[in-house]
Amino acid sequence: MCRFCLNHWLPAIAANRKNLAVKKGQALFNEGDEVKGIYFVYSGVIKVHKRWGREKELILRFARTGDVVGQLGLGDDAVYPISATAIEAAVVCFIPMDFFESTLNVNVSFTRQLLTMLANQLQESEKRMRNLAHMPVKGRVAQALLNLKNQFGITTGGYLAVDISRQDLAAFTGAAYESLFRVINELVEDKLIGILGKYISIQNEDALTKLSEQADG
Amino acid sequence: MCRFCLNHWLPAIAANRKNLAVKKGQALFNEGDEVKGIYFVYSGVIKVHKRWGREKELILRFARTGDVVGQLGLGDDAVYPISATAIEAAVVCFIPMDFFESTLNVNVSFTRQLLTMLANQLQESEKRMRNLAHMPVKGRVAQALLNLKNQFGITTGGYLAVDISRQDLAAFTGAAYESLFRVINELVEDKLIGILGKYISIQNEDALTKLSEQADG
DNA sequence: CGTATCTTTGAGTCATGTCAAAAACGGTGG
DNA sequence: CCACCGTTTTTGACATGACTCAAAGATACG
Repeated sequence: MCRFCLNHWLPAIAANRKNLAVKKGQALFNEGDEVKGIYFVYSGVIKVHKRWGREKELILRFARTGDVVGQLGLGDDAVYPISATAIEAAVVCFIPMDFFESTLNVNVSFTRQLLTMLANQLQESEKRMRNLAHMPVKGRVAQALLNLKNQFGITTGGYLAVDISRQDLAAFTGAAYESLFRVINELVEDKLIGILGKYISIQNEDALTKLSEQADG
Repeated sequence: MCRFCLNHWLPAIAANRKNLAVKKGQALFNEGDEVKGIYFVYSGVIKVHKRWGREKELILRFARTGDVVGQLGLGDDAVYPISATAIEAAVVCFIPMDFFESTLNVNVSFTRQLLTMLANQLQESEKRMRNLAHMPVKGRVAQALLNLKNQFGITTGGYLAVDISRQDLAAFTGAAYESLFRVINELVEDKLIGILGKYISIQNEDALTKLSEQADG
């Protein structure tokens, strides 16, 4: 999907890249910041999020090794519409926008891959939009957990291989902290998931999938 | 934004285009259909929407003269994740996907424009996502009305220049029909908008903008 | 140990969706 | 011009999911 940067892209930009170490909790940029460039994630996990007022946020997606952050800078606006913050210590590679842009003009297949990536992200985004509008919290949590499993995989113990706080999980499902909490409990009671401290395991993926797919039940 | 198809694109595809007349209410395609190609809208209005269960839908965006529909077919999935339906009689130009794809490979600047378009749409989508998660219905309605104004403009009488049903307006807002209805009434009482039959005029754009931007009040 | 942060629980409130029915509207055909 | 029917609008009453607030346990941490 976006791992292309590793094979395709990085060799060409060797001369122009700047590697940055990012601490957990540190921001790459915030919504409203001027667009300076685009980021490739070498290691760690970055959350891409958007705030509402002072206290609320929605996590739009996560970027991990091989993913891109800041691609929205490609739009017409010279300002990031979203924020990017590390939730695990990360190393990212920064490419100034002007260089990135000029490369797009000569590398057709790379541009084409970006296009596919954006189309995929738009699909995902619109799906989640529909879910936020119509799906109850329980289904959204199920969906969120499955997404995390798909993106990060599971440990040998069967737990989601991400170190994500409940706060962030709530922000990712688009629900209040306490709501998420109660739903997690229900899911545990129904044996769809298991918890060990802050870690979550998927016990019954089929049932979760069903929850995340269909109706109001 | 997307009017580029008129200047940029249409000459080149003259040989491969197929014009289709679409009646009001008729679908271009439905979610789940195999991706066959991409559509350019010559005239009329197409709603791009996504269903939830049997009865509910969310309208993702509208496409009018010069806009593209079906660009999500560029993603990895060979199946449309969304539906496209005319809400006003329309004429669209159909381009088979294989031809479209092959053209992308030789026309860099066009691909680049598509990229920008998708980035813009992703921004918009993520903004709406955030709003669905955190903004109350009233603010979302305000936002929806402003969007319609931006996209379709207003008549000399000051009314939104789209012929959109309340049903669709509700689906665009992501709210129940009756909820939309009550909010519209409030907005009329507060003199932010006016209504004449099914048509809506913007009376106080500043106040609407304020509503659509900020907090829970 | 004392302070801070995060988790857990309970209770209350409110916005929004649901359901049902009346009213208004718009056409159609006699 | 009017009676009829289907659709859309309008209203009211109601149910409830989800958010908020607040406080009590836990857990971490210096």
